[in-house]
Formats: sequence, structure tokens, C-alpha cells
Amino acid sequence: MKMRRTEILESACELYVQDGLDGFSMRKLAKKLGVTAPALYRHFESREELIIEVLGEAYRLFAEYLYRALKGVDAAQRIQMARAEYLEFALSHPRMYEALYVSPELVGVVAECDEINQLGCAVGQFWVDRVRECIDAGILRPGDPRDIATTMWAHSHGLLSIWNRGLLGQGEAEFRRFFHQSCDRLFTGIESLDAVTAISVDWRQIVPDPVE
Amino acid sequence: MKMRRTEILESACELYVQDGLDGFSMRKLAKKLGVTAPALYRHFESREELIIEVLGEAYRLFAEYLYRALKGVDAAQRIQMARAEYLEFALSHPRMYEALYVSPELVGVVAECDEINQLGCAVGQFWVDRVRECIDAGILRPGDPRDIATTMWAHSHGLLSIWNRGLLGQGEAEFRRFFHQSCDRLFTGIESLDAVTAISVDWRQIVPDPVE
DNA sequence: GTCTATACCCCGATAGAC
DNA sequence: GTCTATCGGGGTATAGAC
Repeated sequence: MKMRRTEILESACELYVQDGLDGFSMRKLAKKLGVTAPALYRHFESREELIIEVLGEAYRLFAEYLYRALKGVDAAQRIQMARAEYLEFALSHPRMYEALYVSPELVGVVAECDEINQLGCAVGQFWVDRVRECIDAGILRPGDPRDIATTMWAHSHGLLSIWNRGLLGQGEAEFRRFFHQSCDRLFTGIESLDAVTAISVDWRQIVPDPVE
Repeated sequence: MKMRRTEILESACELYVQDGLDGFSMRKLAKKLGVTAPALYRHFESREELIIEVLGEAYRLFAEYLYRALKGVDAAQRIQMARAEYLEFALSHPRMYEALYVSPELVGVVAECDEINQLGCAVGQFWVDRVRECIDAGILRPGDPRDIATTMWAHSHGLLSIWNRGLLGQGEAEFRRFFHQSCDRLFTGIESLDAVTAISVDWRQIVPDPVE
């Protein structure tokens, strides 16, 4: 049975999603494909190379979700859609989402892998751009777009990270509501104020379609 | 050489910190202690039991940091100190910090381990209590203390999680400043407003002493 | 309480036949 | 391009001597 790289990679992604980084072995992957382990080395130099490719797929899929937010008609809608797409990706592909944050040393020389680094930077830049256009539109207060984007990113990632590990004790539907509620809290702040203005676009109006 | 449980556990914590969950093996631990692996089974039933104990130590150390924030004179100072102690623990013991968020399934039956669950709940309750007393004091806007605490927790954890994995490209000193700046952003919110009030206690006045 | 020896797993990667 | 066979390493855990 002749195998192409893409078939192996596809199966490798499934294995990674099922068994995680540690559970990912060449022998298991070979069995999944109905071949023996040495056959894989005709197509990939090592386990490490395969894992790097899997991480690349994770980034590509993530970007696929995020960029759909660009269909929003204005800055406010785009940043709200980006939030919704971020949530959607993390919930639809939790292991792939985790993969985005796997420490480089664990997979080997990922730090030296330009392909992964560039994909990561592109995602970061996406958020900075969304924030900048919201500042320009007067929706967000002036400030360094990078700093503000990082705050938003941290909040979203932290929430998903905590929920994925089962520390919130909520079902998915309940968590979805809480995620948006919590994002709104970041927008409006939590300290005592007399009056608070609300962002114009309601997240409930934005329901992302499933990707793939 | 006679060994007591506590000596093994102490060494186990060091090994966990150095090599992480996957790198933690009975053989390595035995070598570290100058004995052979089977000797450890006189004191601990299995690797899993040892790891659960290590996680317990992580939670205890974490609580040690957090509870120092109770020395603050009022609700505002206590929540700001709690924030500073959270940061301090995560930066001083990054592997222990990660351990708090390790998925239960990875270490085995941790989900069934009441000791760990209770420690985790106690930490969560600490945050809820800090938020509640701030609401009562009029420092935070009214709302469900649990929801608000979760938002704060998520933001802090997300930031630390992202920085620990080297995604922010900042040195520690720079990150410390950013952490507090970002927490302030959560307090005040980010959306456009005409006037913003600032929280009364400045985090720079609160520098936690190192624990142990 | 610790040792040696061992049973029995899984793993990455290679050599050489087909 | 895939196979079998194998090298050399890691691991948990137990049996039985001392």
C-alpha cells in the first residue's frame, strides 16, 4: 500500500488528538495506517519532524477559524467575531488548541523551526490588528494595541485552559455563555463606576459556522 | 541508608521540577537518592502515588503564598496582594505552578483523589472571598463573586501560561510590570469611556517577600 | 530496608531482504 | 516502498536473598 505524506500526516493529527504528545509514537501511527513502523521513515525523517508538521496543521486550522472573522462589516463586529471564532476553535479542537501552547522543548527543536514561529507570529499579529482598528474606530480606549491584545489573549486563553482541565465544573453550553460574559467584563472593567457604556455589537448575534 | 517518606517526597519534588511529569521516573528518583528503584516501593505504592503527593506539595506551597495576602489591612490591599503573591508563586516555582493545572488523566486517578480536589477548591474559594469583600467594600461593582473571581483567575493564569511558554518575548522584570499593568486593565476595562476611576492601592507598593 | 535479578512492557531508529 | 529482524534504550513493578 503506497502512502503519501498527506495521508500519514492526516492520520498523525488524529493520533495526536487522541493520545497527545506523549502518547504519540511511530509504532502506534504505523498500526493505525496498517503498516509497520519502519515504513514511516521513508516519508518522515523522525518522530520529531512528524510532530512539527502536526503542530503546523494545528496553526493552519486555527488561522482558518480566525480569518473568518474578517468577514465582519466593521471593526467592532470583526473583533467580536474573532472572539467567537477563537472560542469555536478551542472547543471544536481542544487537543489542537493545546498543541498551540505546547512548550518548544517538549517537541525538540521547535524553537528553531521557522515555519511554526511564523505561524505563531501571524496569529498574534491578527489580534493586534483587530485591536488597533477598534482603537482607531473609537471603540477601545487609546493604548498600545499589542499590550491590549495580549490582555485579551491572556484572558481568553486562561479561561479555555482552565475549562479544558475541568476546573470550572460547567457544561459546554454554560461555558460558552460564561466565556462571552467574561470577555464583556474585560471590556467594561470590574471596578466600581457610576455609569458604564456597552459595546455596540452583541456577541449573541454572532454564531460562527463550523469549519471543515 | 534509611529513608523517610518526607525525604523521598522532597527529592521527588525536585525531580518533578527539573524533569516534569513525563521525565519523572522511579529509576531517576532512586538514583538521585542514592538507592535502587525497588527500595522506593517500600515507602510509596506506585509512581502515581508519589506524583499525587508532589501535586499536594505544589498546592500547599501555593496556598502558603496566597494566604500571606491576608495580612493586607483592607479588602483593596488584600486583593492586590493576592495578585502579587499569585505572580510571585508562578515565577518562583514555574514547574510547580504548571503542576496545579496538569490534566487529571495524565497522572492517573487524580480525579478520584479527594485530597487534591479539596486543595484546589480551597484555592478557588480564596479568590471568591477576596472578590466578595471588595464588592462589599464598594471597590468592585456588584455581581456574582464567583464569576468575577473566575475572570480574574483566567486572566492571570492565561498571562502566566503564555509567558511561561516564551510567547511574550519579555524578560522577567518586564513581564512583572506587564502583569500588573494588564491586571489594572481588567479592573478599569478597555472600552472607550470618558472618565475612569483608578483603584486606590498601587500594586507597586506591595512587594511580596520570598516564601521559604 | 535495601539489594540483585528479572519479567514484561513501550519506544526510536536502522540494516538488509524482497 | 514495505517488510522482518534487531539494536539499545527507557520504563513500572515484583520476587526473593541478605
